[in-house]
Amino acid sequence: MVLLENPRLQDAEQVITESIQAGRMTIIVGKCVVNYYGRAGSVLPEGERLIIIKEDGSVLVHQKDKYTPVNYQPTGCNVQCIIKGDSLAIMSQRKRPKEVLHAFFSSIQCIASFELLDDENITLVGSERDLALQIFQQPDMIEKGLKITEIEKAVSSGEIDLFGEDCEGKLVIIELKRKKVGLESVSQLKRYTDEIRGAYGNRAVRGMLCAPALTKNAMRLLQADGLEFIEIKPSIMTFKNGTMGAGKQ
Amino acid sequence: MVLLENPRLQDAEQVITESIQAGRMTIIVGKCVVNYYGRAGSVLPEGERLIIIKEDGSVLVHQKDKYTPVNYQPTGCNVQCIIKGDSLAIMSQRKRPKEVLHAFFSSIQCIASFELLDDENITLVGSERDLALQIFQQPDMIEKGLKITEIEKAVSSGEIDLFGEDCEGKLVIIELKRKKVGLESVSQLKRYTDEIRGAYGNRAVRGMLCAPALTKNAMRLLQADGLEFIEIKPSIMTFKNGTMGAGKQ
DNA sequence: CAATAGATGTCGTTC
DNA sequence: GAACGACGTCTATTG
Repeated sequence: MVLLENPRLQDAEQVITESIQAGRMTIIVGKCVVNYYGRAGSVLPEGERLIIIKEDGSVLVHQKDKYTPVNYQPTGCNVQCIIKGDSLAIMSQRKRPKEVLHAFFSSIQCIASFELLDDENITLVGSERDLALQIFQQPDMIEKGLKITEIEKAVSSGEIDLFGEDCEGKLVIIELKRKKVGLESVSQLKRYTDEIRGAYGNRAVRGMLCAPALTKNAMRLLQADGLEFIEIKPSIMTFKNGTMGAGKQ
Repeated sequence: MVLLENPRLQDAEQVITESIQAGRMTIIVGKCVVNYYGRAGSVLPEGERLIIIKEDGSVLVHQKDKYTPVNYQPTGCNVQCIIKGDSLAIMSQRKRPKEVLHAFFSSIQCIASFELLDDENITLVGSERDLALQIFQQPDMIEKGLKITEIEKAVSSGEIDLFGEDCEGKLVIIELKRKKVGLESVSQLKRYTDEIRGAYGNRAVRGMLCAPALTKNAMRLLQADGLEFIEIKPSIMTFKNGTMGAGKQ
């Protein structure tokens, strides 16, 4: 751990450069201008921000509020720190797509350089994938007699979440969502049913949108398209009395 | 600026609590377990991470790599810091939706508390909005004789990016994208053209997907649906010799 | 508050 | 690397 408070820019340059080269995480708090050019372009006039440089080359520029960084570079960038004139420049670039982010610090409140030992991965419960597996195990929760034969069935118009047939032998296409859905999901399901109807011309095809809820316009569109809405409870409900509480409480 | 290196948890508790209450940004680097429950649920076993607490209640838990925080709370949460047993707990909650994030620190490498003076907003160029305005000004860049009458025209199946008519009096619906598009955008355009055809039964309707490129399957679907692809250069190209370079270089 | 769609989306997965 | 879709997406905008 290296901590510097109100460092001179020359000292900052050395510490930051060492930190980057050592693959440590680097934090800079200070007054800066940030320019970006690549898929889009941006200018952020001078103000105080927090910048985080990670070992994988990702760079985050955070303002005082918001979840989202105001400027950033994603994983895989090359980051450098040099003195340019009377400011300290953090320059990050990537090749594909060609993108550059430049931050110019006129003053620095604080620098921290440290290593994060962490071999653990997050376990997340309640994703759409969990829901799909649950339905695959117990298709009766959707409809009695339903058989699921494929998960993530790849077709040319996309990937069908769940594919199978009902008790009458009609093909069933399920588009699954873990939260309230809008028009987009109806379109998605429509794409799949259209294609499958074309491919299995002789078979009846049912399209089911399985979600906790859907918007009014989405319901109208769904019905106009001859599709079905199946209300499902998000699987996280069953998690409530489950794994949560692991770790110290 | 308050900086603590390897603080005792009791000292950390006091500094963090003061920092949160004063509306300052708070950074904690240390070994922690993180649990989350809300729209989904997650458990992150013990490891070293960086946690950022912002004045608006947003909380970011960052691991050593990746652009994205491994755990978080968005804007508008209530954050508290207390000692629980032999660990220091950061607890963040929100009401709608009901969500909680708990981080339990067993040791802390460093704490920083500071204020970020920043009245500036980012100016971003090259968004879809910019492109839409450009086309609205010069519809000929899409097709000679094209007239755009509405931007973001709200219909029941969504919002049409650009709406107008061509030199032959056919209605034109444009779906605009700033980057290469896939199936989803074709579906989006199809939704709009279907609705407009229904609403203006006596008028010919053309659907145009304007984008730099589209995937092979998207092209097939587009053609099957009787829609058109118009290749456009992303407007950021024109920015290259423009505003970039503001600020110090 | 609901609805809708964009984002420098990022990320994982599969081909 | 391209394609496809999920994401605890978040965020802005509009009704």
